Amino acid sequence: MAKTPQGGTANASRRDAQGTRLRLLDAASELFAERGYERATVRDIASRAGANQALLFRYFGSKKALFGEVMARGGQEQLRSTPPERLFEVALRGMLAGGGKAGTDRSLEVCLRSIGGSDEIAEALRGLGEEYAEVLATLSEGETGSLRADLALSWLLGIGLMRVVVAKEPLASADPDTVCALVAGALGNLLENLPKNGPADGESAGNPE
Amino acid sequence: MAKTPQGGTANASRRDAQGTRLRLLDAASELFAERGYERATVRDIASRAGANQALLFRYFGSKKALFGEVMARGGQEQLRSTPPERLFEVALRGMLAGGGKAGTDRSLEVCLRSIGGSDEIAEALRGLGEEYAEVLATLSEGETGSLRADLALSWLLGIGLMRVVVAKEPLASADPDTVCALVAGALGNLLENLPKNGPADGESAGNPE
DNA sequence: CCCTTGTGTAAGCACCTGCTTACATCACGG
DNA sequence: CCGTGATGTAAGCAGGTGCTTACACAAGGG
Repeated sequence: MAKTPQGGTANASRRDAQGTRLRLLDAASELFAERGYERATVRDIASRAGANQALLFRYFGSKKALFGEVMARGGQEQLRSTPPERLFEVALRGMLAGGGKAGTDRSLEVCLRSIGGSDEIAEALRGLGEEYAEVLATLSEGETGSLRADLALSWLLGIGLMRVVVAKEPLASADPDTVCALVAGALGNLLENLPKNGPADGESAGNPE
Repeated sequence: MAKTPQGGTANASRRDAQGTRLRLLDAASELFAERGYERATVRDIASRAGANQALLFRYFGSKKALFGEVMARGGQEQLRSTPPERLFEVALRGMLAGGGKAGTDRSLEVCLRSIGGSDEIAEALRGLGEEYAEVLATLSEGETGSLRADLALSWLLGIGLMRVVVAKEPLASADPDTVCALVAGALGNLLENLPKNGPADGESAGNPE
């Protein structure tokens, strides 16, 4: 089977650069999501990947570059594969589901836990935020459309912050459906083209120019 | 003028423990708000206070204890001096005003910038959050009252996060009145007893008891 | 006067961080 | 068989962190 370890089907038994590179990337994804950028050390990342930290630097150059690759890899799948009017709910449900499951997009979680870090990190996070906001902005018309999108995104991040990072009760263990319904109801006034399925929705009051 | 330096009107010219203790506390408040817990170093705090870091440890014991005193000092004035139905708007406006002015309560800003830190810090933040949420919970009835309060608080923090920490445009430089109006409109569905009013203060709608 | 007590300060310690270097080990080509 | 280059590893470096220790100065009382 295994062709040259360089080839395609990574055997990854012993000496396989591609394989260890991938393991490093996965381990970094996990640890950045669990602890944020600053508190996830390169030693821990390498250790979880079953590799040496020197390899990390050989393959990625620096911790920041590794962070960049992590964010670029998983961050935008969800963004592209979800229609705008469902993006908010999907992202919210992903956040509410928490980090338990594998395969879910944890890049927003990484954002939340990395906020206190250096300014360059904040820059990267702003980038991801702008991609989300850009999509959400299509749900509102008028000049305040992108501002409304920012506010919606703010709520999304705030909920994740309180639930995942701070673990404030009763939000931390509230039923995702309940939370979704409450948020969707209140958000109906903000993003006009959001599909209304929540319990409460008034008629939208006059819009502000 | 100056009585004994121990006395009341701190001359603080040379050897005044009370004075330097206060200066350390003030410097810590500023730096924690500017950089968060982790990135504010004891050396910087002592330096800004015009003191030596050894004094900081003599007076406060540890960096965490200093953080605790900072949070306990300024954190709850606003909370106690504001009637519940105006708490959200006051806190939101404080957040929107940003750190420019002195004297405003920056404890929420400290929270936002310190999130990535150690677990004990998250605990302290949860404490402040619960006090806010407890007050906000009085604005909704039913079983989901405190959950709605959590969601409102989440939005508050999320907005601060996007505006102050991430500096995402257009939210970062949006007009506070506009933001307040948008949020209040959407939040009317969530907190039933929130006073629905225009942007600026106007005369006090209902006075507190 | 000296001695005690409170205040301020410089230097250092132990640890952790991202990152680098020198060296072992394996695969493969001559 | 040996060399050559890619892969993996241990040890170390420079810098920063919270925190401690040993010491200098000022005030006041015996």
